[in-house]
Amino acid sequence: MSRQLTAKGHSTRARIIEGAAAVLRELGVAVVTLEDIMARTRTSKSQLFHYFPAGKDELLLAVAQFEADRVLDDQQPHLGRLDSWAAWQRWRDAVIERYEKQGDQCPLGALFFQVGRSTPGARAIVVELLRRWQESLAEGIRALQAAGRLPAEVNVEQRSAALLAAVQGGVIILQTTGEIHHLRAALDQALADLRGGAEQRVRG
Amino acid sequence: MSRQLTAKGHSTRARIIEGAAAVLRELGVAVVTLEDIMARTRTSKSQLFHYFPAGKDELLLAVAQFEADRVLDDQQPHLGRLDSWAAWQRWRDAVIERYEKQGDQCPLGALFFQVGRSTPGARAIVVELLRRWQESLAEGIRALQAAGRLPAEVNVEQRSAALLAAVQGGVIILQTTGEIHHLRAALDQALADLRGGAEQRVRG
DNA sequence: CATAGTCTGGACTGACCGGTCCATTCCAGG
DNA sequence: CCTGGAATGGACCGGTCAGTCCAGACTATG
Repeated sequence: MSRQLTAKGHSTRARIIEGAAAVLRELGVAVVTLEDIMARTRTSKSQLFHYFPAGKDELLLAVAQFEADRVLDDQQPHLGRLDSWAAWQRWRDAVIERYEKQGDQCPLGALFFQVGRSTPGARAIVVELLRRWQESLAEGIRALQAAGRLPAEVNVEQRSAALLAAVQGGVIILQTTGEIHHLRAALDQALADLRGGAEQRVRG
Repeated sequence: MSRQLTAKGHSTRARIIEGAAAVLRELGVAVVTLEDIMARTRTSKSQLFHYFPAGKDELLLAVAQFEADRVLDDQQPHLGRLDSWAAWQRWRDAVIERYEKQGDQCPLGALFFQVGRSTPGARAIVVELLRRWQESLAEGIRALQAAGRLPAEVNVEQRSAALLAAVQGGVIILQTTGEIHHLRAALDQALADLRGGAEQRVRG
């Protein structure tokens, strides 16, 4: 990281990250070169190394963080307010829509596979993202419990972990096959089971 | 593909694929070079191009097919005989064990990201793998129905799709975080829900 | 307006790596 | 045992690309 950045510097740095993210989504991390990023962001090589002294890896890591932040942001405000079945449904719709739009581009997953194994930082970004994601889901389940819509015996930890896995699995299948069907099935089934289990308990 | 392969030729070709698969699992597809594969398999560059005339991509594709075949094989015989709850549990154990052993190496996923977007063949391999995988799960659910352990109204298609997504999600989380917890939670929850829904129906 | 530090341009380099080529050895069939 | 095709070894090539370097422009601050 550079020591001193002027306002102009900050905006250039941000422009590089956003442009790099865009070109990464289009071309894929395996193919992308610094030249591609330079062309897209209208910067020179010396600028790239000025703002990311450690080179390509540091830049890719910054892009990974940028993309990771977007993942949860794109699910708001629904993800942060899962206190009714209707809210869960809205969240489900938001997830479907977001990934339907994104299609088979996997900015974060691809980034992870590229930088991942080598750089510990990349793994940390993804781990933190998943942790916060699951925590939001767990919070939502607890909110349902608090509202009396789910029995207290529901295993929040296992439910939220399974829910997160369902989403991840649906997404990865979308990205490999191009079909959103599995994501939809996984989400609908998981929510139906969550609700079904509740009704079963409530009635019994 | 070469025209004529002697017995020796076949064994060398197989040796290359297996060695390449091993070194790919260790180093990751983004880093691996032909030199690495040559060193591991004790072959020369001319051999690589003799057996895979189209070069690195063709070799990686062959490795992808090799790995894809292993995925389902490793779940047998359980995956092919899901006709009782005990059988499903044995399958679940086999999956957990297989991926626990594999850890955070993702031979197939990584391969897909490398060759995937560019080569249509790679996507076809993964699509076919997922299709057969889900079909086996659907078959298992139908077997439970036939045995009277699940009501006929169970949506086989959605259940099997969600089940596949659960496994995939658990695996991808294992590979990014190194923790097998989510895979376990996803499988256990999915099976519990499948069974729970059944009991609910049977009792009601 | 002086100047020091930031910002930008772009030529250059050096290493790496996929792929080619030719020479040599091996081996199966006649 | 001859011979043609398969199998192998390894030198060499050419392109690519991350990273370096220096020169010059811009700008904030005193």
